[in-house]
Amino acid sequence: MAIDQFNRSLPMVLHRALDAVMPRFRKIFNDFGLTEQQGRVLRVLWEHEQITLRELSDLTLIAAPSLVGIVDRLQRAGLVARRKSDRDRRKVFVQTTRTGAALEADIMPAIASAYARLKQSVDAGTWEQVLDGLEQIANPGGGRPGDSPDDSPARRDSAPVVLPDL
Amino acid sequence: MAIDQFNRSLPMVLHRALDAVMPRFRKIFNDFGLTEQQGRVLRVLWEHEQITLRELSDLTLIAAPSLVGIVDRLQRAGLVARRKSDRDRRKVFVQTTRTGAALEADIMPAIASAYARLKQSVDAGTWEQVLDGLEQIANPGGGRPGDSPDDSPARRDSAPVVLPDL
DNA sequence: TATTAATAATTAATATGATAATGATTGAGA
DNA sequence: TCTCAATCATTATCATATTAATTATTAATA
Repeated sequence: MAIDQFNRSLPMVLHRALDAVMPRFRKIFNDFGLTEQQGRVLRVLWEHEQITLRELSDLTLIAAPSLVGIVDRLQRAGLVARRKSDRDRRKVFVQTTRTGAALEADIMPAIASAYARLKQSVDAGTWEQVLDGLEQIANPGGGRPGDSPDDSPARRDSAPVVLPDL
Repeated sequence: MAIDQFNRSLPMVLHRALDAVMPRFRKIFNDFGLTEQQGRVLRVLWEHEQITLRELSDLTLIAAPSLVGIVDRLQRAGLVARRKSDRDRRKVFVQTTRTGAALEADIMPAIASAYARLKQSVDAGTWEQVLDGLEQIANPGGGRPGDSPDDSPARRDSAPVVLPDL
C-alpha cells in the first residue's frame, strides 16, 4: 500500500505534528489580536534589544520577504519600530516599543503553560528523542550545538554540510 | 537563556526540520511546473481513483478552502477534473486526467530517490524514533496504527475511518 | 580608485494558509 | 412530513510563503 507510505512519510508526519500542536499556541496569540507569525517575531524581539531584519529572519525561520510585511503590520499596530543602522546603512534594526515589550508579561505565561501541558502529554524520553532526532535531520553531519565551532542553526541556501549533494 | 529555549521548542524544531527537508522535494515538483501543494494533491490522487474534496483535504492535510484553489489551478492545467456525486449532490469527486495520471511515472522516481537518500542520511533507529514519537505527539492517547481497533492517522472531527463512499 | 561582486532590505507576482460566512443539500428527529 | 441541525463545497478576506527582481549600500579586488 503506497498510500500509507505517503501518509507516514516524514514530511506528512511533520505536518501532522504541527497541525496537532500549533492551534493551541495560535489561539493564545489570536486572543491578543496577533497572528502566529507576529507572535513568533515578538517572542524573538523580547529576547533581543537590537536585531537586524536579517537576524530576525534567521531566528524566526521566516523568510525576509514575508518578514517585511509582518514587521510592517506590527509597526502599524505600534508594537515594534524600525531603526536604520549607522555603521551599515543597508541594515535595519527592529525593536519592540514600550507597548510591544509590555505584552510579554501578558502573553508568555499562557504560552509557557500551554507548552508545559503539551510536554506533559508525552513521555519524557520520547520528547527528547524527537527533539534530538529532528535536530539531527535538520542538521545532518553537524553535531549538537556547541560541539563544533562553526554551526549556525538555520543556514540559508548553501546545501547540507556533508551530504555530497544528494 | 530563554532564547535557546525558544529555538529548541518543538514548533521551531519542527519548522527547521521541514525547512531542511522540503526544498529538495519542492524542487522536483517545480521542475515539472508544479508547486509543493499541487504535488501533494497529485500524489494522493495517483492512489485514489475517486475521492471527494473533503477526503482529499484529510489526506493532504490541506484545508478545504486552500484546496479549492489548488484544484482549480490543477484543473486549468488539465491535470485533474471535477465530477459531482450523484448520490450526494453536495460532494464533488476529484480525479486525475490522463495527462495528470501520466505524470506519476515521470515524477515519482525522482521523489522516491530523494526520499531514500534523505532516509539514509539519518540513523535507522533515530528515523523510526522520530516518526513514532511524532505520531504519538500528533495523536496523544491513540496507540500505534493497528494496536487498537478504531484509529486513523489524520481524522478531522469525525471523518470516516475507511472512506465508505469511495 | 574604478569596477565588480556581495549583502540587506524591499518590491512584485503568484500561490497558499487561516477563519468566517454562504448556498446548496442532506439527515435526524419531532 | 416539516423543521432544524449538520455537511460539503465554495467564496471572501486578510496574512503569509515562495521566487525573482530591484535598490541601496558595502566589500573585494585588480
